[in-house]
Amino acid sequence: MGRTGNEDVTQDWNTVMAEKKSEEFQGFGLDQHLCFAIYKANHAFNRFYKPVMKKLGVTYPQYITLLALLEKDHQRVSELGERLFLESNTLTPLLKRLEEMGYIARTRSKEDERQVIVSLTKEGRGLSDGVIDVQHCAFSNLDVPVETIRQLVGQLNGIQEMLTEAKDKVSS
Amino acid sequence: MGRTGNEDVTQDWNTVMAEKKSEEFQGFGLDQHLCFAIYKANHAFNRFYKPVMKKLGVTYPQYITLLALLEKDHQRVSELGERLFLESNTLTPLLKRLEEMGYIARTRSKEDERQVIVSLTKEGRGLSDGVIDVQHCAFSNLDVPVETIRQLVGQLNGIQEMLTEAKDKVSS
DNA sequence: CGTGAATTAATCGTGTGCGATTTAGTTTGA
DNA sequence: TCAAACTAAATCGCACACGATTAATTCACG
Repeated sequence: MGRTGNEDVTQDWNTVMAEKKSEEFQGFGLDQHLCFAIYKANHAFNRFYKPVMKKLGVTYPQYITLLALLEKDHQRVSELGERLFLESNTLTPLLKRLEEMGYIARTRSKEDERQVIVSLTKEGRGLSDGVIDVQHCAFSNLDVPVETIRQLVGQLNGIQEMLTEAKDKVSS
Repeated sequence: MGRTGNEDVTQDWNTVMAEKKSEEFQGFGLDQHLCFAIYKANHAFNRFYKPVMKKLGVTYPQYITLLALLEKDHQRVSELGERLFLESNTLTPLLKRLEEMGYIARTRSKEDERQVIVSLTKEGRGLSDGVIDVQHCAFSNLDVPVETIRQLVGQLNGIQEMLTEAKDKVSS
């Protein structure tokens, strides 16, 4: 990731902030916050996907979870959680719902009875076609070149990593 | 936003998808989904801001709400909701909590008793310094040029708008 | 061996987020 | 004028999200 230009950049920011502070919040709008842009985009995806996924009978987080399982089956709860940035307090009830719907199976590991292995059922694996349709539907409405999407994904992942690192650093 | 190259782009996508479908989900990972990148970045901001905002005693959505009020005071609930993409079912309890904390006041409009006007208290207005500190803290950990952030915000807003439009179109 | 530390899920409480409905207040029109 | 249509906010039920705790199992070290 490198430290290229960090000092200059925060210098700029400090200058900007000093100005803002003196002009009583003028022009310091919500719309200039990266966090708000991400918050909005996330909402928009959520709301856009919702009707599409009602056909599959799953929610957005359940959909993401199934994607993770289609990518790699037979994961432990904690393994899934690492991938999805969620913990057992969120995943356990979510997985129980997916189990009730018949998309996944939850079984205790034989080697270590503490671990719960999450696996797709035949019906769960059958979702991959529907998932691809969902993706197609989203993308065909986006009117953005594939390359731009790829680039955007890269930048967002970079920011996510920096924030995660920074949090770990700060909390020490 | 223009229609530039939409046909070519979806053509590309269809080609890609046809390939994917035949290669049993190989390489079609979570990490290539824009929605997942946004989901992760949003989580990261959430988690990053949480400890910082505990000092202010507010949650992330409450913080966003206060930002909207610092930008424009004395908004109706529905007005705030439009700005934040939330409705009264979410905002009402959130605002009641902010009211209990003493940051805002909720008063029925004299002209139209149906409307509730949300205003910052003196203590609420006093948060703007803390808010700026939060921003500074986030940014100084990001190591990304201001210009890149601005560009990213623009792209995300564009995508959000397209998704919102598309949803409205589809649901008709 | 055996007991305390560590690990893994599950559970609990609070706070969003949202579809659907309800309540209260306003406008409209026969 | 006054009931029906409309509007704004509140309420309800369910599903995340997460900090904190708990229960069950395994590991590590004396």
